[in-house]
Amino acid sequence: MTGEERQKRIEDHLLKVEFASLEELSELVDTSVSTVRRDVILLETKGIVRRTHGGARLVNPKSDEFTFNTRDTHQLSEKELIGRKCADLIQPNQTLIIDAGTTCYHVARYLEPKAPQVFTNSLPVANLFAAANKLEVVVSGGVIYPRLGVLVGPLAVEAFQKIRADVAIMSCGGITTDGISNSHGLLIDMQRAMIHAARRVIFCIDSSKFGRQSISQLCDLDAIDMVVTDKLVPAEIGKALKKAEVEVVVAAN
Amino acid sequence: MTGEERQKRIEDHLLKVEFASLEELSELVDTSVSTVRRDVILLETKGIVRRTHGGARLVNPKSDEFTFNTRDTHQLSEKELIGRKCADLIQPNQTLIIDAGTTCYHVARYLEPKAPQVFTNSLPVANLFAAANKLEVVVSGGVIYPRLGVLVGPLAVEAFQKIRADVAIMSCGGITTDGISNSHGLLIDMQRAMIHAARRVIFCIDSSKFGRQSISQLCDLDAIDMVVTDKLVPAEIGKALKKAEVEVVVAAN
DNA sequence: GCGTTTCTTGCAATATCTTCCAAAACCTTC
DNA sequence: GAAGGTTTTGGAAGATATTGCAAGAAACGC
Repeated sequence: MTGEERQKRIEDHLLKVEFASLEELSELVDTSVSTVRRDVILLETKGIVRRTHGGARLVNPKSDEFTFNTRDTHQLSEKELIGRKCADLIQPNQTLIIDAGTTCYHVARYLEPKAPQVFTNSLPVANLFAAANKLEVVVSGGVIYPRLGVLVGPLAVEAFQKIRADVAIMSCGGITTDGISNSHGLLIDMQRAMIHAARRVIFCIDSSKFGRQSISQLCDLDAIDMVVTDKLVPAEIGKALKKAEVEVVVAAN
Repeated sequence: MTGEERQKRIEDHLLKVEFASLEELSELVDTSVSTVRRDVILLETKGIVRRTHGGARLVNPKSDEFTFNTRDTHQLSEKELIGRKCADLIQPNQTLIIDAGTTCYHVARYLEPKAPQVFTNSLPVANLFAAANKLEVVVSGGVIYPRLGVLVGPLAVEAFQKIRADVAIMSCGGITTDGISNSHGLLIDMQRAMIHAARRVIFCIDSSKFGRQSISQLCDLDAIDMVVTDKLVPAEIGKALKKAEVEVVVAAN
């Protein structure tokens, strides 16, 4: 087997599994670990994989391109539930604003069949739709906020000030009776512009956010129209939401 | 069996299997390895196969510059060479505009250590930098042009009209004595805005683009400052570039 | 911290490539 | 059909590239 053939097979394997140990790969192509290591170094210079201790990972995995690693596994199934439920609430042909954040990302994953027009400031969401050319996806400009893959800053805010949409699908760092908050000032300006640009504002909030207060205040409960969550809302917050005429949807299995 | 017959059979075989070792091929056509090697060299000069250590691989003609797939291996090593060379030409702390396209993507890959400020309309480039929080990356807004992962449209053009950068690193579909052209009208407006926003314009053009005329004319040779490529430029184009005072850099091993 | 795993580096063994040459096949010309 | 020249072929020698291994360095997990 020639070197290229081996590298091709390694690449193909990684396309399937996204990550593999060198040992595993050396067995796959029936050669020493040294050689596999060299192959992987070569594939790295080509930008196809990224080397890690003990293995190699595909640079551009097909599907979930972005790993919000720290929070990714956290509350995963809840977020998926919320995502599916929220996507159900969207009418076909509505124009959407989709916020960054893992929960919103999961909404986006279930939206594809509905073929709406989508406006987003989230790189992961943009990547999700980049391959499918069925629907029009507009990306706000902005500076990349690295950990989250969000576009922030004046360019992003301006972009949202220029448009109008039927629905904004948002996420946040916390919700209390005082309103909704998020973890970084840079996000706040943009989220306000998003809320302002949408006729209807839906917040996707997993239950771990209830009663939590993040550092920057985003808006009062009055400003929003619906909350999609995975568990019953605590009584106090529920009362405040009712008073603010916010509809609450609980996604259940 | 004549030489041509043999080469035809080698070609046919490679169409099926994509790779083959010389040994394998020599058995197939029942001749010495030396002869097969010569055949493969000939097929390489015709651009049908690519030689590798120990074998031959079919070249895959189905890609053009802007079909974006980082795993695409068409002209890969050339693009890598260009990418590295072009990245070398960038001074630390220069602000950059990076165009979409595979060649520019490879430039971006070698830029990371330089930590400049980067402005791009390419989703793949944005993704590349999204994880590394060393440098500031600004993404132009715009509609995702699906196949390519480029952001296009008014939002993108406006974003580039607002900024100024030291260098623009660009790619294109073709270059002739008449100037530079590209394959999609949507790209043209944006690329013009990019060129206008940069003090210095560098085009990364692999040798397969020489003499090729894409559908939309982008600009005259006067408008650009430097061409980075992988082979010596054909005489006629070279003369035109000299007349337009364009510096030509050839990336070699 | 400390033991373990993995990585890097240098090296020798092996495989392949290049370059050359002589033999064979083929073509031209008479 | 034979002589003389050209092209193609197979192979050999030295150059180059690849491979697997081992020792020390670095990174990781506990």
